[in-house]
Amino acid sequence: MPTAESGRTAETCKPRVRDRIFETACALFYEQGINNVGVDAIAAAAGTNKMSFYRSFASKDELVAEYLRERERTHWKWWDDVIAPCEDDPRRQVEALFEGVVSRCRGAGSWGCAAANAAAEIRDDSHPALAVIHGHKAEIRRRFRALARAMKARDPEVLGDALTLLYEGASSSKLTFACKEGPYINVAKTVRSLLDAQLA
Amino acid sequence: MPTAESGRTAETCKPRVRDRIFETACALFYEQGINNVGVDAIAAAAGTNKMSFYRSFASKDELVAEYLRERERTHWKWWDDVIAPCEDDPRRQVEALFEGVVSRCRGAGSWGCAAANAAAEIRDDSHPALAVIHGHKAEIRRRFRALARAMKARDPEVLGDALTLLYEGASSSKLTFACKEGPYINVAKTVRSLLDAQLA
DNA sequence: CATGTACGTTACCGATCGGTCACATTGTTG
DNA sequence: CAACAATGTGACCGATCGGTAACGTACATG
Repeated sequence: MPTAESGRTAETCKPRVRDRIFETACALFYEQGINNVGVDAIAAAAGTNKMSFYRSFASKDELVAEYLRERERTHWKWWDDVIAPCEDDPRRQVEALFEGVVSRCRGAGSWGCAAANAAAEIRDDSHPALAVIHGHKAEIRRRFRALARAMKARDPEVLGDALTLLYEGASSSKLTFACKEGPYINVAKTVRSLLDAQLA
Repeated sequence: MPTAESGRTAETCKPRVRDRIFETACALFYEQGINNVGVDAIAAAAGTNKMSFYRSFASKDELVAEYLRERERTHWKWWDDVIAPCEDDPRRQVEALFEGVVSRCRGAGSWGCAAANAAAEIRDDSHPALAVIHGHKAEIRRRFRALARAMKARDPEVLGDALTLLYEGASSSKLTFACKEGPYINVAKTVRSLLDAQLA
C-alpha cells in the first residue's frame, strides 16, 4: 500500500482519476446543466471512460449530490473570505456580500446558482441531491437572519428574508436575463437603502 | 368545412386533440420539468398517441416555446387583474402585486417561475424557448421600472430593479426551500418598507 | 355515395441514456 | 519475479429519447 495515502491525506499532488472526473463533472454540470451532461460525456472530457467513472462513483445521482456539496463548500469559503475583513461590523459584512455577488455575477463564467438550477432540473423527491439543495438554502437564510439580528434590526426575520430573496434573485437573474447588465447590478445600492430603513 | 371555425374563432367548445395535448403538456412541464417529460408521456396523458402529437406540433422544442408563451399570457393577465383595482395608484399596485405573489406561492400547485425553471434546463443557445424567456423577464423589469417612475421614486431604475429581484427571488424560492414557509412570506412587508425609504 | 379531414394504431428508426461485464494493461510494492 | 491495486478497452444490456412511415377508421360535409 502507498505510504502517503490512507484515504484521507490524499487529494494532494497525484492526479487521481477520480479527482479528474469529479472536477470535470462539476464544470460540465454547472455550465450545461445536470440533465444535459451524460456519464459518457463526463468520462470522455476527463480523458477516461465510463467504467472508470463507475469504479469511483456509485451512480450519477450520487455524483450530482457530491457536486452540489462541493459547490456549497466553495460557496461558504467564498462567503467567509468576503466577510472576514469586516469582522464585528455586520452591516459592512452584508454590504460586502452583495458587492461580492455583483462582481461574481459580472464574471463571464457565471451561470447563476448551481443549487437553484439543480432544483429546477431535479423533480424526483427521492434524489439524493435534494437534501443538499435544501440544506444549503436554509443555511443561507439562517445566516442572513443572524446578520440581521447582529445589526439589531427592528425585525430581523423580515430583513433576513429580504436579504435572502435579493441574494437568490440576483444569482438567478443571471440565466433569465439576456442583457449583460441584469437587474443585479443595482442590488448593492438597494441593500444599503434597505439597511438604512430597517436599522432604527 | 365547419361553419363556426375559421382558424381564429376556435378554442370554444370542441375538445380538439391539439388543445388536450397542449394543456396536458403545460401541466406536465410545469410540475415535472421540461426535460423530465417525454413526448410519449405527454401524448399518453392526453389520451392519445405520439403520432397525433406530431400532427399538431412541429417538434418538442416548439411545443416548449409555445408552453412558455402561454404561461406568459396567463401571467400578464393575472398581473393586470391584480393591479386593476388600484388604478392611478402605482404604489398600491406594487403592493398588491407582491401580496398576490405571496398568496400565489402559498398555493399547493406552485413550483416557482416556469420561465426561470426552463432557463435552468435549457442551455442550448439555439432553443426557440430562450427568446420567450428573455422577453418575459425583460418585460417584468420594464414594468417594475415604469411603476417606480410613476411612483416618482428618486431613483426609478434602482427601485425597479430591486422589485424585479424580489419578484424573481420570491418565486424561485419555491423550489429551493423545503420548508412550507419560505422567505417569500415576508416579501410584502419588505416591499412596503422599501417603498417608504425610496419615495421622498 | 364520394370526398376530405381528423384521429387512432402499430411498428419502426437512429441515437442516447445509466449501468455492467470480462479482460488487458500499467505501475508500484514486497 | 510475484502479487496486487488502479486504470484502460470495447462490447453489451434494457430503457428511453425525439421523430417518422404506413395504414385504418370515424365522421361530417358536399
